[in-house]
Amino acid sequence: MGEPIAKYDVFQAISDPTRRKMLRLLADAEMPITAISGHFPMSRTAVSKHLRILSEAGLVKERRVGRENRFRLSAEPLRELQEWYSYFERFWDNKLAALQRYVESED
Amino acid sequence: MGEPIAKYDVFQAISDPTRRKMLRLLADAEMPITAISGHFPMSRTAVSKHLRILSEAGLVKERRVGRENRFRLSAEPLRELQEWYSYFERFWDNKLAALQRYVESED
DNA sequence: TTGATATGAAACCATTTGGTTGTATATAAT
DNA sequence: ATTATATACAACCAAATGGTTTCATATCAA
Repeated sequence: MGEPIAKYDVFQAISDPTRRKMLRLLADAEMPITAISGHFPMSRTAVSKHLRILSEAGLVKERRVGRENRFRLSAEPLRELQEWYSYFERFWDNKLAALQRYVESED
Repeated sequence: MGEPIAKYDVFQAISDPTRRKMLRLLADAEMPITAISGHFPMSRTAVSKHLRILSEAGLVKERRVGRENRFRLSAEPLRELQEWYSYFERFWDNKLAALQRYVESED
């Protein structure tokens, strides 16, 4: 059959400030859970759960290296976010954004 | 003092699919709660609660007209979403978006 | 004035969310 | 072989979320 229905979509995944910070953190470096955990005032388990949610939304990829589980950003699903809000851009008269979409949509 | 701390931010407000649909609905017309309610398979009270959340996030404005409470979109807070998202645009090599930000940031 | 309409507000409920601690297991280092 | 490290997994918990129903109140229409 098709794709398994993902429990978490992008909108839900980024609704939590901790997870938004995680995405920023993982944008520039691949990191194992313990290292990531050092950046947040919560247990490693809690961090792990957030990463699981981000993973289900496709926003991070994991790779097993020895006993470590290294995570890195996978930004592509964020495009859905852009698609959604682009509908509203006309309300702040963003001419250049409109132009950009127009130019890039001709394929 | 400054602004009262808003309970709901934009990210949380749009994390719910019902609320995202509401914003679309209110983009083109100002509507009272009962009319809005007709578009969703839930009680008027539930709709009202969603509108309250959108209101706290600044995404809708309400105006009392007689016994009606009319809502309309207030898209401006979505800029925050755009700002956040723009950080990640470099990951899909979006030259035009970069150009756009560059041009629009010179004020 | 009497009734219908539009909304607000309170109480309640099940599920989800974001966190915890404790235990188990695989891998790496001494 | 033993110990330390990195993670997973299960159980638990309080608070938030998304919904309901019931009742009160303000306004409009006949």
